Amino acid sequence: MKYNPHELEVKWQDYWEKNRLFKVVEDLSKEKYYLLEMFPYPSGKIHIGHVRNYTIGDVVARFKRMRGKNVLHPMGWDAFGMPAENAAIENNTHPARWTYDNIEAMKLQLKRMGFSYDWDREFATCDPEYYQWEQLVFLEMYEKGLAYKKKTFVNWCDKCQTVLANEQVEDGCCWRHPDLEVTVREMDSWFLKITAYAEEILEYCDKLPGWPDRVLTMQKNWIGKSYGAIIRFPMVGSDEEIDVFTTRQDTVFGATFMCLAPEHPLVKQIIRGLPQEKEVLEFVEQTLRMDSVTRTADFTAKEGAFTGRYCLNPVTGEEIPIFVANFVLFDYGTGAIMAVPTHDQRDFEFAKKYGLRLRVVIRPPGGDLDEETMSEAYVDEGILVNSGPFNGQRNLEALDSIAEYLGSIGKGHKTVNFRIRDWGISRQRYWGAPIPIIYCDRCGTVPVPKEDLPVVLPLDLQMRPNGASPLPLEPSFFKTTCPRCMGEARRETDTMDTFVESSWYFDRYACPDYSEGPLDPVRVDYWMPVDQYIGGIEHAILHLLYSRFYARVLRDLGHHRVSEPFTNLLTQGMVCKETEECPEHGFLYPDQVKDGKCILCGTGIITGNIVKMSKSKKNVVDPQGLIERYGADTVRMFCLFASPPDKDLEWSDQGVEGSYRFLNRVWRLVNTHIEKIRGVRPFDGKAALSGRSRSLFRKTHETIKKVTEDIENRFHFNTAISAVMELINELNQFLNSGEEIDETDWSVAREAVEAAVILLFPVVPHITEELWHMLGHDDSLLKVPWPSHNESALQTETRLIVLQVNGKVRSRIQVPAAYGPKEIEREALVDERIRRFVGEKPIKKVIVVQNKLVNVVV
RNA sequence: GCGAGAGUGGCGGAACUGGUAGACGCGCUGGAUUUAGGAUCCAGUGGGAUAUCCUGUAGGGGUUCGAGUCCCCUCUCUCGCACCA
Repeated sequence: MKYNPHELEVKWQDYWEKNRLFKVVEDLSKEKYYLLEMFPYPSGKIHIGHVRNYTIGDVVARFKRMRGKNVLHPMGWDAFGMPAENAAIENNTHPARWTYDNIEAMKLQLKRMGFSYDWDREFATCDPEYYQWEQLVFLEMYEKGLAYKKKTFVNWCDKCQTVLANEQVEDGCCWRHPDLEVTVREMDSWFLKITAYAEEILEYCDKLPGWPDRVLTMQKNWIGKSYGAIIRFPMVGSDEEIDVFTTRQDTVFGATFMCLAPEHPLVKQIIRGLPQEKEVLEFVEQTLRMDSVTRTADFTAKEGAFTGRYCLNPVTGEEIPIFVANFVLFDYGTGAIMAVPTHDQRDFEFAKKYGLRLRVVIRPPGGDLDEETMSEAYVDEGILVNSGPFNGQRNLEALDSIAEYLGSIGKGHKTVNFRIRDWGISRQRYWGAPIPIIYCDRCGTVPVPKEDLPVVLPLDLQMRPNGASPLPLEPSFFKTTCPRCMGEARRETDTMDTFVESSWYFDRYACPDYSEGPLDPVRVDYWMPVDQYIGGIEHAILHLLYSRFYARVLRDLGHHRVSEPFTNLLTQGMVCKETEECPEHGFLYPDQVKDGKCILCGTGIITGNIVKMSKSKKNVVDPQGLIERYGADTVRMFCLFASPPDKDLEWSDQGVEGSYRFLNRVWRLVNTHIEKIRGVRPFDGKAALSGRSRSLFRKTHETIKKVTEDIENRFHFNTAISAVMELINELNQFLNSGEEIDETDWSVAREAVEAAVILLFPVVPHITEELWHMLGHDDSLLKVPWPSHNESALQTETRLIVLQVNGKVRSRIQVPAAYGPKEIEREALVDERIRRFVGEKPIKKVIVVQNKLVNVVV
């Protein structure tokens, strides 16, 4: 019988679905295991990255199930977002229609891959039944001051026509549009107070041993905690004081000027009416107009403008000029710095450019510095000089006492500063969850009463061709009455960042039908936290940081009890492929290349680097086509076999072919011998074996051990698969050698076949179900417990000992397993080849490693 | 610039705590089968000389009886951060 993947895969998918084998309910008698893969945006088609991600997850889910765990393995849709709006405009349809159609299509594809999801828990984040709870939580956060509105400088992406959070800006560009730099706008925006949890989120980074270090490092850097001081500089000619943040209060005696960020609100205030006013304003405007890449680039010179005002250095009492400077970040610290040109390279360059004073306050140990001749700032450790009472101290040791001194004179205090900013969630978009707020001319900002939730996103709107949200132009949506005074009022027309939805969807999977509140405490308590989370590294900061924040918010609002949502995190590598480029037609899809030539013009193509598959480079393979050609099992197997999950996977058509051949080999092996195998029971390990069957028996149990360990401890599916390949190879030799096979041999063979089928099941569930059935079993492999190896099967009568002379392998001998070190050494020294290599040289030392090797040192 | 990770055949990758380097797969070579091709099966496959060795895990040095694995230096690549005061 020929291996027909298509037919048998669909058959088993129907079987699983009809028998509801992936359905899971809470069961206190079993240990729970919550396995989650990052849910997809419903773009309409699964891509190969999804296939890899979800295959890895499916193997673990099926494996854990067979290991007796109660496995929650859900799937749903991250369904709000821009692409739906764009597609709707392009195709003259509606984002909702487009989204739900896409969900249908992708769901079919996921089912065709044979993934073991409990589809009863499915939801889309654009369902009002989902986002109504998000709105409720927003109101609860508003009550606690964790959600607030402020007018501030925000990142604006022109293509998205919306504001972005800091986390969504990469290299100064929108994370969705790497070619378009974001611009700065001053706008009213809603923020979630992630800074209130910065300390806890940071601290817990060290309590997540199941996370990759690099993700934690990235999060730590993003949070950016630093220890320093706030120092107050009194203004000359007014009662105002300017606060600066510094980590280098040891250099305060050397602060000879001050710089403000161009956005700093004090700037406009202090220059009012001065001759410098116009020039400074021009400089500010010019700087703010610059895109952030240019503004913060290395090669951008440090520039500024003198405000005409002075303040007092609080420790020297000296008047120092106040500048506005392009390199000072409004976002960090207080948006103002004390400049110490002698000990900070940026300040040094600035001082040189504008001819400002320098004063050395740290000298190198055993050396000296001269303001006149120094050509760069001295940033290393040293001894304090020109620093009043602190002269002679080591600078780092004086950090605390200088901070205390500042406190004693009322001019500062020690502090901790974070780089992370609050999460801006306002989006000027249509296809998102409405922010449940009403603005009333009399009552101001009024939250929508909880009983009026949800604020439903109206679906009967016409998309606007320019891409802007229709909500602010839609009276039926924004016109409302104020809940307080019942007067005319206007709804908030911004929607929430879609990362809000993805910050708690995993909680909702535990109780998708709960209608009393966002989360059912009982069921969430059973399932959360997620035991294993699997997804792309690209969310190292964005989604994973927001989710850690949101978990704490939900905890403190009393919705659940966990702090960390994901106990273990696996970040899978990208799927890569070489690009193919025609000099005439640019990048080509794989099917536009034939025999190394462009099918459009026949020109020879240029093969490019192996890079992440992307539509823009056209180096993509379509999973649908692969499924049609080879079946889902082959695709699943190749995704796992080509490399370990955390590394990048290089796509290879020949590699796929190899996986397909292997499945065919397994298929043929069972089919060829099915009559004989069905006639015996699997070997029970009781009778004594010898020779070939003993060896096959051992191999079977070695394989069980290896595959179990590889999946359980390391997620190394590639080596697990190769171990089963070895078993299949040995089995093939065993059955096809031409030697006689007796009844016992057949039963050993049957045990080996069944082991291979079971061990392969999580990887290639369809073909193995079929083979299992052919072997005479009625039940699904899903109900078969994972095998454990037989320790006595692993034992050998003899051991291979490697013999070395001076560390080089010279011979190998078999010795009885019972031999101790003395006997092994004796055998080694009489070995003919060893004697030849030792020759007449005196033996200095013999090292015996039990069961492994002997090294003779001469 | 700072931080993290990596560098192993023609290719993807094995080698888990220092102990046979190259498992498994792809590709390639030879053979069998076949009208032919494909598929399948058997044998071989790091390099160099050759019937017994030499050499080999980016390069150099070190520790050790023994190093792909540990330590130091250099190079290359990938990723992250990058005027953070």
